[in-house]
Amino acid sequence: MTTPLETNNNELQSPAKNPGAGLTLVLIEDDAQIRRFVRMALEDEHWQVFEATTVRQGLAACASAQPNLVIADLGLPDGDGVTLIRELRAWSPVPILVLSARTGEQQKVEALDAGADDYLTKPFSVAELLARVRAHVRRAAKSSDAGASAQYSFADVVVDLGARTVQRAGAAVHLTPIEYGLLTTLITNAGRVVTQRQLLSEVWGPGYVERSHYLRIHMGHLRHKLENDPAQPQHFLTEIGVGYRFSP
Amino acid sequence: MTTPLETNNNELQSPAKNPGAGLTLVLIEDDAQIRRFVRMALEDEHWQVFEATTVRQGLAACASAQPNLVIADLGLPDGDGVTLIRELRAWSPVPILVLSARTGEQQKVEALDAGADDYLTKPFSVAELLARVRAHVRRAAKSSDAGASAQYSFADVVVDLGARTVQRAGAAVHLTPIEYGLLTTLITNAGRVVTQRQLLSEVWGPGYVERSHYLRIHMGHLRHKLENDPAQPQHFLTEIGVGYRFSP
DNA sequence: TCCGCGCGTAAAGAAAGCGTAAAGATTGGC
DNA sequence: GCCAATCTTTACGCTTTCTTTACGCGCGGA
Repeated sequence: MTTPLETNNNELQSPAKNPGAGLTLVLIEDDAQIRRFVRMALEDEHWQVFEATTVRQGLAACASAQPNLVIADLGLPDGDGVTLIRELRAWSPVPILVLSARTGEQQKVEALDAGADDYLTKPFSVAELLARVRAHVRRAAKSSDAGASAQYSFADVVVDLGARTVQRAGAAVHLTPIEYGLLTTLITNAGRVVTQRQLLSEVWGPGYVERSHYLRIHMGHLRHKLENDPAQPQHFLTEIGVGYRFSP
Repeated sequence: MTTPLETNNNELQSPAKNPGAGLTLVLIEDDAQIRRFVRMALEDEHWQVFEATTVRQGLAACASAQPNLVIADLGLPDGDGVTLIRELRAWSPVPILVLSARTGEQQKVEALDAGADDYLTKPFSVAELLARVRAHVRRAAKSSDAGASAQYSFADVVVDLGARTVQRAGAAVHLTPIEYGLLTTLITNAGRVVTQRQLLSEVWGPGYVERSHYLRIHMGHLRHKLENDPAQPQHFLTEIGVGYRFSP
């Protein structure tokens, strides 16, 4: 957002009271126990927490939720954590706090230089985690960024993930929430196949993984808005029986 | 691997080159050995380092040197480190990195909540310290370029953020506090979508993020005061299901 | 060849979201 | 205590969006 960091007006914010109130956070962690633990602690401070268990899920969640902070484990099943940081940094200035079981200093330096803002080694104290989260939010609130965010473009289409806008041939294109969700999920996984279940779970929610007919309809709408020849798509490709793939 | 996203205008993107070039730093530490060690490492990265061994010296050095970063030990001879942080925070937003021999989480939480940005426990790795310093500088550089002019105008409307006044076609327009809050939040995020939660949290307060019907009513009032045809707004645009966006 | 499966499209019906008006409730000034 | 300004609540009609339903096409296997 970004990203939409909290802007000024700090005089009426009492940070000790509700540090996370109104703010959203993406928690990327594959260990269910830690996830539950951290989530509960954060919700106590009134954060709205979105969870993800893989790098891909995490990036997609960040694109759609536009969080105010990201907490990411480095040891995820589907990829290197440093890659996650780099990809996220390519389009979002959101503060990133890294959790990791690895204590090696090389690992820490690498993550911080890749763009992370903080690094906490497991096992960690929840109180310390919360204090560090508060510190980052406090600083982010001050900077009140609102600078131009990076854009992702293909063909004659420009997608601004920070501003949540889409242009085609210079003209603004209006996308519904579902269409935009599909778009961001696909382009944050550019080149890879995203399964139907994954798309449905990401855009509609975990309870909709069986409704694959939704995808046919809304992918059709998305193609009509962004493809030159929707009947023969060049970028939003169907992988029959599996899912869809975005090709730049 | 996947997304060739364009990274935007961050000129000092390469952290390996000269991270501290042209920047000054105040190091407050009473242990001569650590002081020497840290100083040498920082000077290798081209920081200009000012040293201090007491709270009083430290505060004086910060006042005169106006550093870009402060590294402070908590166990100083002439006073509590947390007090140092508080006093410094009273007049400076400079990033503060705390060094401490105390590992207790209570100590950490206290320092962070007092205004510190980071906390490193002795003994620490110099490489990690430098990486954390780079991370803070990187973030500080991003937020500092957000210089906003106190006046903003669009169409026949002039908004003076400093004086908190709004004119339209030369005539003063009276806005209620809520209307003015919506206006400033939207124009400081001009061009980007501001989510409903964000607007509610910013203008009403963190506890109101669910009351989206407030937005419909007061955005309507704002449009009546500032739009030519409030029924077909040109600047205060609705993003259905998401939020609102100001377009200049 | 015929059938079933998966996909794409169209159009309807249902639901959600938005804008407006007007009536209470609250606040602060006099 | 009263008044005026402001905010909150409630209600209703309208638009947008999502879901449902139906049908056509291409392809591979029996």
